[in-house]
Amino acid sequence: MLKSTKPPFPSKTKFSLWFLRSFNSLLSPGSPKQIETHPSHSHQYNCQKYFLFSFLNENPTNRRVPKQVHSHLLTTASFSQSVRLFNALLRCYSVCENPKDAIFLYQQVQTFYLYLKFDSFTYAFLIKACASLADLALGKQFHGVEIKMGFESHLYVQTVLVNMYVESGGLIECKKVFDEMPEKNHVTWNVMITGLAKQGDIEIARFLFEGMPDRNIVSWSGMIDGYTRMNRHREALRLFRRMVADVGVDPSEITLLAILPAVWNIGDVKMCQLIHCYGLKRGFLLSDIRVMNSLIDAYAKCGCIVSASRFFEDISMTTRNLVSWTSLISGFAMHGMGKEAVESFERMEQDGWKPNRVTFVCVLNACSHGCLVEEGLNFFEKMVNEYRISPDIKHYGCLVDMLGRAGRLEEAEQIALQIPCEISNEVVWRILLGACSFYGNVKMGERVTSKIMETEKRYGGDYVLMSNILAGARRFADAESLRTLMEKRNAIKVAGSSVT
DNA sequence: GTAGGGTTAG
Repeated sequence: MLKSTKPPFPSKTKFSLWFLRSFNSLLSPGSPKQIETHPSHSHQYNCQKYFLFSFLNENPTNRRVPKQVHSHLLTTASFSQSVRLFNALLRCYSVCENPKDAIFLYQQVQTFYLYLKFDSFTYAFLIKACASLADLALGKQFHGVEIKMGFESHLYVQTVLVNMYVESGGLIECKKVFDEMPEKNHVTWNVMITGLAKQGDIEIARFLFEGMPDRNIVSWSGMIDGYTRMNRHREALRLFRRMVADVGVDPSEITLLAILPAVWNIGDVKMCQLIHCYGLKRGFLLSDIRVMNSLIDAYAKCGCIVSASRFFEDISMTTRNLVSWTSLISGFAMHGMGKEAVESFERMEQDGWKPNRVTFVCVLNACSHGCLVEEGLNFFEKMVNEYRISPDIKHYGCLVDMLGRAGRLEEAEQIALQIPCEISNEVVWRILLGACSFYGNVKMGERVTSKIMETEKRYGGDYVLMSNILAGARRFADAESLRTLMEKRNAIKVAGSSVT
């Protein structure tokens, strides 16, 4: 008899699927009843449980792992023996790409294992799955069940419930649960604040933020992120300065990710450099590829493509990922550097990266801004035939823009007409209208304008462009009447402005 | 166990 019940598996060991299969075959002859009743099997059973537990916890996002464990538990009828293992599996499903599996698992186990007693963890993970699904109706059902099971005042269950309601848009319910919680902690407050900020209820979020007992870095970052999402960049920067200078809170990597869009929207290169230095000092630039990628993007959007590209080259080959390459290509695209973008794309492929749909939007955009029409058409063809990516509206937009800029208006119009109507929008026609304006094509301009007006009548820019086309063709009366129509329809054209 | 996350046509 073995004295120790502690299984001989180190917790941090990585287990392969192959190993699990071997383990399964090792254990499968014994039914769970046998395992339980035979003392000689108890150590083996504990090992198995421990192994499955580590396997789930160490591969939380691997799609095959929970399925494998799930089928193992079903075939050996092991669910009845451990609610902890069941919860671990439920947690895995709730964070995986199909959280519906968590609900299916619950239903399955509820039907066949009536004696399994669910605990607070079970309901927390189920409600989390509803939040990921943004399924308010389902979430409400579990709210009812959870109350019935006596978790109405449970801090963790209620916190995850607040999160579910705020993320699924149930603002009234979310406020009710939050207000009625007998005990709240910083996570509860942050769930509420970051959730409201994400939903655009920034004023209420700010009110809670100012009134909360102790703000931590998550609260600050959530508020800053809320302001940048709402395009209130100066307020985001004000809050960031208050956090750093007045309160003395150290930004985290997430704070940097939240503040960088505000920095490049304002075009503050100095601030960009400051954040770069801070990231180096704190070690975020070594540890978090997301911060590095966001910095490549921010430098490029602040107009410093040289800094962006230099920064990219400084990232080691092993650290760079597809997003780093895509950010670089996107930077070259917005600077009209088509050749460099194409070269980067080729280097990326040589390094073994498989471009995704975003990469193709960026490289097509680069071809369009760099007047590389043939290359662009080749990329489009490559995307569809080699990488089997079905083009979305942005890819078509780039194509229309590319042909339009090159003066190949008829071809551009043909592409625009061929776009499946389920995905087509007025933006693609607006791009073509810009090209018609540049090349003074009145007839196509009129055709395109009427296409746009089918769906969007209140975008002032369209009237301005078309009236400019008409004026260019000396049809001043028509141009004038279009301007009058624009005013009558209350269409607004915001005047452009520059940061410098 | 519960909270914040990078690249995308005009």
